[in-house]
Amino acid sequence: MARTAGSHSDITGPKVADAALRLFARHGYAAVSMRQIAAEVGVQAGALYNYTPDKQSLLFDLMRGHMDELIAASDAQGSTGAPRDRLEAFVRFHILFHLARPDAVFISYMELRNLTPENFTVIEGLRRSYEDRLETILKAGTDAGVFAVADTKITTLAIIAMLTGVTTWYRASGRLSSEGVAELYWDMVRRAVNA
Amino acid sequence: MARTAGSHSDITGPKVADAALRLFARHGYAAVSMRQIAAEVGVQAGALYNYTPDKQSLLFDLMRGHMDELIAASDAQGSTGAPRDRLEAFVRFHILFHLARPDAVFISYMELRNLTPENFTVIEGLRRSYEDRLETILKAGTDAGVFAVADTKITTLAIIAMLTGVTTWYRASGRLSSEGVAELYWDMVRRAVNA
DNA sequence: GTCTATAAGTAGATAGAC
DNA sequence: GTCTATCTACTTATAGAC
Repeated sequence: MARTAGSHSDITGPKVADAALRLFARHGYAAVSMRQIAAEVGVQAGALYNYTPDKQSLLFDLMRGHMDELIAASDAQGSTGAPRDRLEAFVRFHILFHLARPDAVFISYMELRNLTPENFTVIEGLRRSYEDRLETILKAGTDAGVFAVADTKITTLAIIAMLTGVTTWYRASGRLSSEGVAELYWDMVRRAVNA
Repeated sequence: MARTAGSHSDITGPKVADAALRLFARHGYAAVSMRQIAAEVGVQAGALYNYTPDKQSLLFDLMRGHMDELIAASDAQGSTGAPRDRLEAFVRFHILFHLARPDAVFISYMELRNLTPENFTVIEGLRRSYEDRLETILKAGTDAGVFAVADTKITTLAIIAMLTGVTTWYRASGRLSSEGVAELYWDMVRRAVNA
């Protein structure tokens, strides 16, 4: 199916999302103008509106896409074994997934304030759904007596905050591999929850 | 010493900083205008420039003030006993200090991108100085054989990320007191590092 | 699908009256 | 010290030519 001359929607579309992701992560949503995004893509500002109805949708689509991908990948790798094995799989998955997408992670944690109330509700729901997967593991292990966790909800939030924190300091060029980092964090989590 | 009629610098100055702190925390530095801050204070936009040379200084002064206060308070409470006692004191201090200043904490972690390079360097130095206090404790405990920590630098960052995370979900109206939260987190940290 | 041009509004910061 | 008024530049988003 030949396309109209000058039509580049299948190329420009992803480039717009990529440019927005990179610029939002670097400078923050509010500090980035549509003109900056357009310049990064290599088009004029008006052309962006062929790919997004407005700037807000650009942010929301990036965040929803990231959360959908996170949940789908988490469920795809989900071990069904003992709580301790499921926890280990969760910790390693969370770190590797987040280290591979530093920009999307940064945006998803930093730009919640810049979502409209309706969009915020959607993203919050997805985030909570992801957290529930970890809490379910902690509850199962506590019920089985292999974990000693005083408060599964707070332990869930504490572990996720600790794990996600890797994205603030990790550099691929540093002395540790992603797997090495995951190993260190799994050791800490394991000891913190073991009965 | 009578002041000139209409002079309110000793009242307006702190109100400007308070308004900027609250608005920056709520909406983000880039999304807040000088006119919004002025409206919150109850003056016109031009009057703000009696208290700050520009918007950037407003942000930097808030962040530097927060970091200075954090370091001073940390040193003031610093236990000099055994590593385990010093770690417990650090954990409890960090949580109570941060839960008492949610807006300043939020700004200091979220608005680093909006600092000029020179200002960023200053804040980063203060942050690292604070982190060093925790790493020193972990090293002392590891050398003494009471902690088993594979990598003191990464463990330092992991613990701080976990502890600071409380500010994202804690509500004073919730079921837990600040002290109760500190207790739960200290339990996790203790088990994660104990030999 | 992309361009140029533009509408309509807001930004940070300053000048000068009071 | 605060006000009003203003400068210059930039903002998101749209209209219409090609």
